[in-house]
Amino acid sequence: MAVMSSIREQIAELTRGADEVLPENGLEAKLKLGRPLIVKAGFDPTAPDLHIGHTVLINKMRQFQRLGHDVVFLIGDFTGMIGDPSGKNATRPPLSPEDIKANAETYEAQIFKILDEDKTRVEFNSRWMASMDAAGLIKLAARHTVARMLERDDFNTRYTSGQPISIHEFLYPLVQGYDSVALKADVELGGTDQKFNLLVGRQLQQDFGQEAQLVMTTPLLEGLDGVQKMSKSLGNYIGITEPPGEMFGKIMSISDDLMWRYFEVLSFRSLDDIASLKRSVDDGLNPRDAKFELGREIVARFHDEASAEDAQKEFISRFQQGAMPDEIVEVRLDSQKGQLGIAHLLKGAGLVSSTSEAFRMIKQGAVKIDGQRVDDRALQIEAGSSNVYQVGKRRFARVSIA
RNA sequence: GGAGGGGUACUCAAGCGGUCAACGAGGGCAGACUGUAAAUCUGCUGGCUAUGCCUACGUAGGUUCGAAUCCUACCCCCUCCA
Repeated sequence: MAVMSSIREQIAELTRGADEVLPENGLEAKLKLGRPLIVKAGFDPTAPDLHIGHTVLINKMRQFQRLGHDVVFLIGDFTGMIGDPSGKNATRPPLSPEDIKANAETYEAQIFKILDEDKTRVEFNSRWMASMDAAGLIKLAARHTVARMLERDDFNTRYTSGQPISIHEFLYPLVQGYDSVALKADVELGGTDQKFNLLVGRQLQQDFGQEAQLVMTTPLLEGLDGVQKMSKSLGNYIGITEPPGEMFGKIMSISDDLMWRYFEVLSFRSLDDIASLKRSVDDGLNPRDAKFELGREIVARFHDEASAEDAQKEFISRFQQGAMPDEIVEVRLDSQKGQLGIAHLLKGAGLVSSTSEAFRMIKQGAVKIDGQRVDDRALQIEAGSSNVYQVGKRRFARVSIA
């Protein structure tokens, strides 16, 4: 009986926040095996900078790990040569072994903020794929049909809308599925966008005489814009290695609606706790204050409590009171004939990307020197001066002219 | 292999001989406002030695006073047929 209740508790914890579990009631059977399960999650070696959207999945891995299961962090160095075709159709340049090694190290440094380093197995799928010969690959490819491949949503969309699909892209799901065979995975975790690939793993395992893995998907987190998925390429992400101030600021920039979504999937707070916070806002609490709490929790997770406090204080003084940031980049520039035009100065300090942009910003009233708005685009700054230049609310630099 | 359609700025997408640095939408940035870098409204959104000049509409040539727009070749994508 004690075992049963423990299984029930495990199920409750493990399915919390999961998007889908396939087959639906399969988790109980897996847990009843009474041994540590091999839990696999694959990662693309081309994007080693994790963002908080990825942590939804990594948190799930952590839960399995804490319950004593064997978590495998699989780096798809071989599949990286293919590039997962989901979404974008940009062809990826092949990675060198050095790149892959460096990316893997970056990954490790990041995931071990959440996972227990001693209990995590890190694998590379080139370990078994690199030695597979062409005949082996053909055999593997023979196990799936084109029609079934085209069931995959993004293949289907691209096919019907006339976007190109290269043959090698079909290999991606097959290789990913074969990874499950090689690892004898009991469970595979992935984002909802991975569902098709994860299911191919089930099929291949059965073809190879193994018991099919359980598939568990986690929701894809919406990015800062609240509409598109969080992704590095869209620039709507919060990287987990970002400095506290950045991280906090980005969280503060999300819409009030999105804030509740983030609470739901990123916060370690209980759902009851979040519901009561929401009631407080309905009763008049400033949503900004609720967002402060979310920001502090996230920053503290990837940095520490003190940084989180500082980030909030900095935010308040800077945006609520219009103060300048504590730390301002220092830049020294050379003058031309004893002075320097404002546009060149701003460009030289990296505050704008071109002199044309500088003129535009001045025209829009976005440029300030020591808090004084600049409206003369021909303004010349004398050599020997040192002032704080500002473009918009966020870009600052102290520039001295030599 | 044959026939047809298409490649335009960060993205999508107009333009089809001059008024095009290129309509519109999205995104981004800025200003105002605010409860926050939310929402909303307004403006901007190629570069420069800056009231002018230079570079840009798949690539390379050509026609023309003048080309994103017409012609030729090439590259790439898609559809149908084989």
